[in-house]
Formats: sequence, structure tokens, C-alpha cells
Amino acid sequence: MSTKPAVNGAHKAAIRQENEEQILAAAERVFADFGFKGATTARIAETANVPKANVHYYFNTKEALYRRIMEDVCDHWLEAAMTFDNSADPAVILRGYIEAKMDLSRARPYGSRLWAHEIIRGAKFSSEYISTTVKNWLDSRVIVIRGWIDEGKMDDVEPYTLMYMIFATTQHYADFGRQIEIFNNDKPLSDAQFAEAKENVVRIILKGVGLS
Amino acid sequence: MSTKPAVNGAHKAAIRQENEEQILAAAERVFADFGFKGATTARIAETANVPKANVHYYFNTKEALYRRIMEDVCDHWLEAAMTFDNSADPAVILRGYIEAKMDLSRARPYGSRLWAHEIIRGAKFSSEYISTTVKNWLDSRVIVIRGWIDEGKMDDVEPYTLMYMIFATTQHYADFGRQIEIFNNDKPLSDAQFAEAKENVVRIILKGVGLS
DNA sequence: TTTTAACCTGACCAAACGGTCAAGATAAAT
DNA sequence: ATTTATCTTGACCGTTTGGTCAGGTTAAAA
Repeated sequence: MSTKPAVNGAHKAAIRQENEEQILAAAERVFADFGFKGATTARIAETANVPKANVHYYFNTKEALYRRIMEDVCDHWLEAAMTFDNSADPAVILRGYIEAKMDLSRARPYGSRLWAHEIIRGAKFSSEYISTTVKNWLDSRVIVIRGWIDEGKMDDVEPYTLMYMIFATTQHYADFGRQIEIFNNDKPLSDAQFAEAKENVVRIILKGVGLS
Repeated sequence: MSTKPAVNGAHKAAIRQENEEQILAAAERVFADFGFKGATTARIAETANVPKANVHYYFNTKEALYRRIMEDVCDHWLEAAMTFDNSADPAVILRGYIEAKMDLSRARPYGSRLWAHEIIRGAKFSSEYISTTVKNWLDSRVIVIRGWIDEGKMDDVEPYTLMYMIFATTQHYADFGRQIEIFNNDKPLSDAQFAEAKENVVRIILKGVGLS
């Protein structure tokens, strides 16, 4: 059509960005639904409304596309992880972290399910990321929790077990969302139901470790 | 070789049973590791040490094999579920159930991971089973828990949320076992570590709902 | 011993897959 | 106006996949 008056190559850049975003969004859904092997480039292309060859134009291989999405998901998770550092009160910090993870499961379930697929498969693409970035983050939180225990602010619980419990419970609402939906008479949890679940999860865990 | 003196067609029956078991065990591993699509009949055959054609002789299609394994896994889970009915004391019942689920995650992780794959995929093969058998079991436990709450034996928590928390936390040790292993300096949890985790999970949840 | 039924398997096939490519269309630079 | 660089896509290709099948072996029945 018309040549936009945009400065420099702004139009071409916009086209690239829009197509990449469209493909990434489609791929995140398809990978989450079918796993790495089960997802086909044809389906990703169809979901993104572009020809299959175009997917390969922007992302050379299926594996490259998969890795890129894993990175994006991890970035989002590290953001949520930051809510662990905002306050000196253990109850406030833990509540904030649990709520942030619950909200992320609700707002971006595909990322969580993609992660679950990846770990179940043996973390072939992400074991290095887990053993460095994620492990460092986790170990530092464990030290914080041990500090709270030593100061008598909470019960003497094994910190890793507590963190795994938070991971598992919050991500369950994304990873096993379909099962929860079936138990809920085949209807997704309403906002009110989810809010109630979130409050209950916070309450049980905080009380469980002696923080209420 | 020699024709065994076995009564009737006992030998042939034994052959069938042994081959089926070998294929089922191999398929459970391979499906858990790679998902439905990612698992190949060739790999299942290789793992079971039988020619590929033999897999199709005993189980017509890949889907039939998958369904059969899903049923087997569910049977085992319903056994664990029965530990919910042994006593009148809520703390004893919940502790027993949580411990049984933790032990199952440790002893039979493939089943749990297979189930996780199936749910993440949208429960295409098992939604009917979940919406009937499993839902009935869950709903009846929820009624039991509501009874305990009404009798003032425990805190007023939303029973489904509590059950999901137990599901999520216990199965996490199977489904995300690889991640836990990486966090544990690339070594699987020792028996002592797992026992400690189990005790902590029980303690946090029981205290969290006012049962200790 | 003969017949029948069940088990076994290498070789094969159509379909689906990830990825390539040549040729055209569009926009930016000269 | 011409050249250059990027974007677009239908057609194509080699490989892998689930599944088939004919022909063989073994064991139970007659």
C-alpha cells in the first residue's frame, strides 16, 4: 500500500516486531498445550495467522523458538520473585510472594504449563538456567528464611520444603487448571472463587509456619 | 524349546502376561518422559526389549496403550485415596493421606508425571473419568472435611483449596523431581531428606488448618 | 501325528513432520 | 528512477512416525 512517512525504517521494524510477537504468543499457547514434540510448526503458524514458512523466517528452528519462549517466561517469573524483597516483616513478604505467584498463574497460565512440560521432560533445555540463576535466587531466599527462624519469628520448618510447597500450590492453579475446572462442574473458577482460593492458600501456609 | 508340562494353556498365558507387563512398564516410563506425542512406539519397544511389531500385536494402537496405562495409574491412586477412611481423628486421617501420597510420588513417579502430562494437555482422554469417579471421591471427602469444620475440629478453610494444596504439594515431588534434584546440587533427595520433607509437609498443612 | 490357534518379526507404507528454497512483493536507500 | 534489503509464501524434500502384513515359529488341542 502506501509508504508511511515514518522516519527511517520504522515501518519495516514495526512489521518485524508485530509478527514476532504474534508468533511468540501463538507458540507459547501451542507449546503449553502440546509440549515440545507435540507442538507442530504448522499449528503454531495457523494459530499466529501466518504461513508456516514465515515462522521459519523469523525463528530459524522450532528449538530456537522454544528456547526464546522459555527465556521470556523465566523473565516474567523473576519479576514475581522480586516481591520477596519488599519488607522486613516475614508474614508480609510471604503473603506478597504467594499472592504474586497466584496472580501470575491466573494471568499467564501458558507460561507455567510450558515450564511444567519442560521440567517433566527432564529440563533438557533449561537445566543450566535452573542450576545457576534460579538456584541462586532460591538459595538466597532460603538463607533469609533461616534468618527468620533463628530470630524466632517463625517455626523451625525446612525452608526448601516450604518453598516447594509454595511453588507447587500456586502453579497448580495453572498447570492443573483443567482438572480444577472439571471439579468445579466444568466451569473455570470465577474471580471470586479464585480470590477465595488465594486467601485460603495464604492463610494455611502462614499459619502452618507459625506466622499468624 | 521344550514343551512345559504345564496344565492347559498355562505357558502361552504366562508368555502373554509377561510381555504385556514388560510393554506396559516400558510405556509408562516413555510416556511419562516424553508425553503422548513425544513417546514413540519404537522407543517403547526398545525399552521393553521387544520388536516394534510386537507392541502392536499386544496393544493395537498407541492410544489404546496410553489409555490402558492411564487406567492402571488411576487404580493405584484410588488405593492411596482409601487411606482417607481409616480413622475418626481428622489429624490422623489427613496425616495418613498426605504420607500415602508422598510415598506414592516417591515409589511411582512415572504415574504421577504421566497424569500431569495428561491434565496439562487438557485431559482429552480422561475428562470423563475425572468428572465422574475422581470428582465423586473428591466431593465426598469435601463433605467429610466440612463436617469436621462444623464440629469445630479444625479451622474454617475452603475444603477444595486444601485438597488441591495436598494434591499439588505431594505430586510436586514426582512431577518436578528433576528440578528438586537440580536444587539439591544435582543429587536425588536421599531417603532421610525425603522423610524430612514428608514430615514438614504434614506438619505445615496440619498446623495450617488448625489440627495441631 | 496332524491340525489349529496363538505368538513373533523383518520389511514395508502412507501420512505427517521440520525445514528449505526460489521467486515474487514491498519498502528503504541511493 | 534504480538499486538494495527485507518480507512473504506456495511448493517441495528427506526423515520419522504409527500402523500393517505376509510368512514364519511355537505350543496347545484333536
